[in-house]
Amino acid sequence: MARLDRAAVIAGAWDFVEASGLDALTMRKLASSLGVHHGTLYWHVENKRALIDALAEDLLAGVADIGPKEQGADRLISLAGRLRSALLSRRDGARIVAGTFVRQPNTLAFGEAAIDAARDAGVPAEDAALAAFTVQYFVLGFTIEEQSQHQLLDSGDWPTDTNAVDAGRFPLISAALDTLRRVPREAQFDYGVRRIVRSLTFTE
Amino acid sequence: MARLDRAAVIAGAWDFVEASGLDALTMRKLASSLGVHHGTLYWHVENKRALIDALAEDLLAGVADIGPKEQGADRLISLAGRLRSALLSRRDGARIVAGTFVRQPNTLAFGEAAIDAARDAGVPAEDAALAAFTVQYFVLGFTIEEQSQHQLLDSGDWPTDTNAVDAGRFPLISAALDTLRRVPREAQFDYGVRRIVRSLTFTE
DNA sequence: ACCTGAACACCGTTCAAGT
DNA sequence: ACCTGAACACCGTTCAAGT
Repeated sequence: MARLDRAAVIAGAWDFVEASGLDALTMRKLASSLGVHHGTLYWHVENKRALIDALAEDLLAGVADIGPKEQGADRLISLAGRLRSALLSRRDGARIVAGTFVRQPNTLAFGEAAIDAARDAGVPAEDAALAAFTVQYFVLGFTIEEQSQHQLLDSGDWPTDTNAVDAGRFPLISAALDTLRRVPREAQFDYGVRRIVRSLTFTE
Repeated sequence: MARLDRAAVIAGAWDFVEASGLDALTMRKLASSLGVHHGTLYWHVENKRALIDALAEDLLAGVADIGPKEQGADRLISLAGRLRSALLSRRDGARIVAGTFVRQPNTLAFGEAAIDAARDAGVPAEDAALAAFTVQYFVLGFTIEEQSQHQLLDSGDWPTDTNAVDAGRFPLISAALDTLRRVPREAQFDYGVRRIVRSLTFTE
């Protein structure tokens, strides 16, 4: 067995998360899946928090690297789509990224690119960060919900009655959930992002 | 010592979170703070997840109960402000609410009120849920960040260098962080919510 | 430089038995 | 109905000692 290094630990962590989910990820179980004593992991990674932060950074690699061909509002829309794709590319990706409160390069690069795109789309400089923030939280919120519903459906843990909101007391939510089930996620997301970006960049 | 009931467990959990934070909350430590064996808690509450869900529900009590005097976009803005106030009223309130993936009455009532307000503000019925969703995630994201910065500042764990984003590589983020430090949180939030709501409810 | 063994100080949850 | 004792099956992290 090849000697372990930090990259191998991260790769192993992804395999583990893909197979068993973020909640099951444990330093001890990860170590054993890598064929190594669990104490060993601490040679390569500071602690569990740092490992998950590293997963988030890994997931966001390249997301901000967008060509100069897209301009204005389209660039912000594009960034939002790239972020969602990256989050969806791994199980629990959205939760992994949302949980990290860090200032790591790829995370910062995304923020920087989003603010830049907002400015390019005509948002006044002092509001650009707010616009970028709004888009980012929409993507994270949307995708967290999306991924957790995937899991619930996969696990069969959501038979209908958990989902069945009392339509008498909450008619609007019931209707919204119905729409959510009918319309493809992709279309919902596109529509939502477009509407948010357009409205944020609307100059009066 | 009075006999324990579910309400006392929840009250004790709030006291504990207020004193030590959500991350320190443990069934065992909570039990001992209540002067009771930790097995006892499971008589009053199903498990730890259910306890935290109950905290979230508790926090959201009454947030949706808004008088009929506010109409249209103002009602949605009001709801957003009420949500933020509720989240801020308890330590780690935003994280507690964001972590719950549940369909409990107060949570649903807030969603219902927000969708209703969006419709009242002129958002077409089929987009109202999206608008409500966007506002809700803005408030949660904003307040999570706000509260975690409180803690970092309180703990003195953020001396300047962790916060000091490389201004050369990320000039826009650096500038945004600077603004964030200068402008009062309240004003930022109000401004942000107003802008989002106004743009979402803007009819072309 | 990298890994093991062993320990420390914890967890959440269950459940017979008590009152 | 409510609580204790005791157990089960885990955790993350550290660190001397090995190679």
